[in-house]
This record gives sequence, C-alpha cells and structure tokens, in this order.
Amino acid sequence: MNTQSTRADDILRCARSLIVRGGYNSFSYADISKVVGIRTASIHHHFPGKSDLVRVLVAQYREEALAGLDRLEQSIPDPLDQLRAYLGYWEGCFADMAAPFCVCALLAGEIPVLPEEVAVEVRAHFRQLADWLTGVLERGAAQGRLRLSGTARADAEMFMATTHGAMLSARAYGDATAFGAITRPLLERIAA
Amino acid sequence: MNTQSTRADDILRCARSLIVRGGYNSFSYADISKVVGIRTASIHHHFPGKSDLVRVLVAQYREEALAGLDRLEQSIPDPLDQLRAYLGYWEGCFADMAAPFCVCALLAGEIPVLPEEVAVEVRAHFRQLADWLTGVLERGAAQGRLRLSGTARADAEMFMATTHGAMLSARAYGDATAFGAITRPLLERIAA
DNA sequence: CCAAACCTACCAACCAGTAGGGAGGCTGTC
DNA sequence: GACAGCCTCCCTACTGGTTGGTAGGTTTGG
Repeated sequence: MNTQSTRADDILRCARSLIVRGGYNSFSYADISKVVGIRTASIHHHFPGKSDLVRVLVAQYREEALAGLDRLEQSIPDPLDQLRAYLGYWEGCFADMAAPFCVCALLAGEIPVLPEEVAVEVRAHFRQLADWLTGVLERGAAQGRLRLSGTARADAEMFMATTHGAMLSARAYGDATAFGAITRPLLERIAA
Repeated sequence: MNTQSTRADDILRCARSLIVRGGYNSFSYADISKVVGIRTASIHHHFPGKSDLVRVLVAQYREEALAGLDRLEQSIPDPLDQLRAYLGYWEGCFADMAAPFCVCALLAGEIPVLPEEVAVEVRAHFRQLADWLTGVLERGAAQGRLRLSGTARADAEMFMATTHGAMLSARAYGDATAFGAITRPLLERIAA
C-alpha cells in the first residue's frame, strides 16, 4: 500500500466531487486548481491529460465499489439484507449530500461524447455491478429468501436500472428522500 | 400555428440532437453554426443566451411529449397497451439511433450545474411524466387490467425510474436492445 | 420605410496542454 | 562525508484554440 503522494489523491478526490455534480464537461483543471491549491500545469504532471485523470478516477471508483460490495457481502449474510444495505448506502449519500450520485451512472449518459478509454471503464462498472447483483439474487432465490420474476440476470439489470433512475429522479425533484421512496418498494416486491 | 421562421426551429432541432449526445456542456454555438449554416452571432438573435435556447428547447420537448402521450392515450384504449406503446416508442428511438435518450433524463443528472431556468423545466417534465403514468396505472388498476404493488403514484415513479435507468444501461453497454430487454419484464410484471 | 434576420468583426474569459526551469530529496561513487 | 547526477514535484509563462456574448452595419421582405 502506498500512502504517499497525497497530491494525486487530492486531485482525484476533488475531480470526483466535481464530476459528480455535472459530468465530464462540467469541470476544468482550473476548478481543481482552486480547490486543491495547485497550478493547472502541475495537474498535467500527475495526469497527462483530462481523459487520463478521469480514466484513473473511474478505475479507482470501480475498485472502491467492488471492495465495498465485497465487504458488504461478507459482513451481511442474508441476500435481501445485502440489497437493503446497498440501497441504504446510497440513501445515506443523498442524505449527507456527500456525493449524491454514482459517478458511472452520470458518465453513462455522456458516453457518446466521452473519450473511449473512459467509456470502457464506465461500461465495465455497469457489468461489474450487474454481475454482483445477479449473484446476490441467485443466492437469495436458492435460499428461498427472494422471489424472482425472471432470470437472476434480468432481475439484476432491472434492479440496477431502477436504482440509477431513482438517482435521476432525486436530482430532478431536488428531493433527497425521493431515492429511498422509489427504491424501497423494490425490496418489498422482491422479498419472498 | 406558426409555420414561419424555420431558422429558430432548425437551431432548436439541431441543439436537441446535440444535447441528447452529452448534455448541456457538451455542445457549443459553433457546433450548431456548422450544422445549421448560420453564424454563431445570429443564433443570439433568436436566443439571447445559451440558457434561453435550452430552456425553450426543453419546454418545446415537454410540449411534444405531452402531445404524444395524449395522442397515445386517445388512440389506444387499454392502459397496459398504453405503457407498451410508450416503451415501444423509446425502443424505436434506440433502434433508429435517431435520438436514443430522453432530453430531460440526461439533463436531470446535470441539474447541479444547470441554469435554474432550465432545471425548472426538467423538474416539470419529471412531474408531468410521473403524473401521466400515475393516471394510466390508476385506470389500469380500476379496470383490473393492471396489478399494482403499491400506490399508483409509487408504481409510476418506479416505472419512470426504471425506464430512465434502462436508457443509461443501453448507453453504458453500447447495446440498443438492452433498453427493451430491461423494460419488457416491467410490463409482464405489472400485467394482471 | 420599417423591422426582422443575418452578417462581419470583435471581445474577454476560459480551455487543455506545452516548454522550461527551480527546489528538494535520494542515491551512487570517490 | 562530500559531491554529482538524477528524479519527483511544482512553478511561471505561454500557446493556440474555443467559449458565450456584444456592437454595429447590411440585407431582405412586407
């Protein structure tokens, strides 16, 4: 583990909080410069180009997400509770106003104008999350804890889509509680 | 009906096709200029500022959507078929590669960086669509054609969220058929 | 003649990115 | 232990291109 070079991490953290507000084209090196306290030219030293910065940012986000899901899976035995915890995590993000949006869900909408290398990472996140959800649903169904309406894969894709759509609705309504209001029935419906 | 001034309409149509690709900050007056064949300065004559242009664009989109939903409601008697037709419309958009995304769904993600006047229109679209869906679900439930799992409003919000999320997934996967694959089970589940 | 529509010619601000240099730390060699 | 060389990090200064927007004049059609 390298705990050094907080600078690159500062830049990444700052860029993430900026990108979460409005996507790839909504922030500039100057914005990062102001917050982190570094010149724009120095950012290029850490990340040659903007596409590199965002690619690393998304890759790191993906790693964190995977680690979080794994941790969640190991600390919570019941599949239904796992889904509950997953949605609860996001509900907490909206409540805190911390980072009330999935980086990849936001970037997915902008894919046609995204650098290919970034789009690849976004795509990978969608697959990764859908895979995880599919696994949870399969196990839940096998244990008789969850009642699927189609294949585990199909239900997982729908679960993910509803979650992402609920984020959009929460933003559109300007109501942080909307996310929970939309996703909670999702759990009730799927519970056996 | 004013059929005059195709120029302002040209600009709006062009801006819409551009905004659908990557949102508010992904296009410029120069982009419109190249396509429409007009100087950037002339665009300001029709729309004083970019926020005006996009506000009118979204307002017009909203009108068209409302008209489309009304037309759909009058030509198709069965509520389930109405939902099917609504999803079918978007499935067609993805297949044609015409405008494979809801303008407002895309802009909703960017709300924190959107001019307030635009955000208001986006919010209004979400309410409008949710209202329409709520009406359809209510009627479907009353006729015994649809089986709701919560209130009509709650189911409508979830239906809308899933639809928007399916658009994101289709983009992320780079697979136009994904939208249909995700939303089709939505209908089967709700059918009585 | 008037007004809408469109033009050329600007503008200041901003964009990502480059060139080149200086400060400080680490390492190898005598 | 001293010194040279190098590497990382960050700086100032600058570039060419783009951004949304303005001023003011010209064309065009009723």
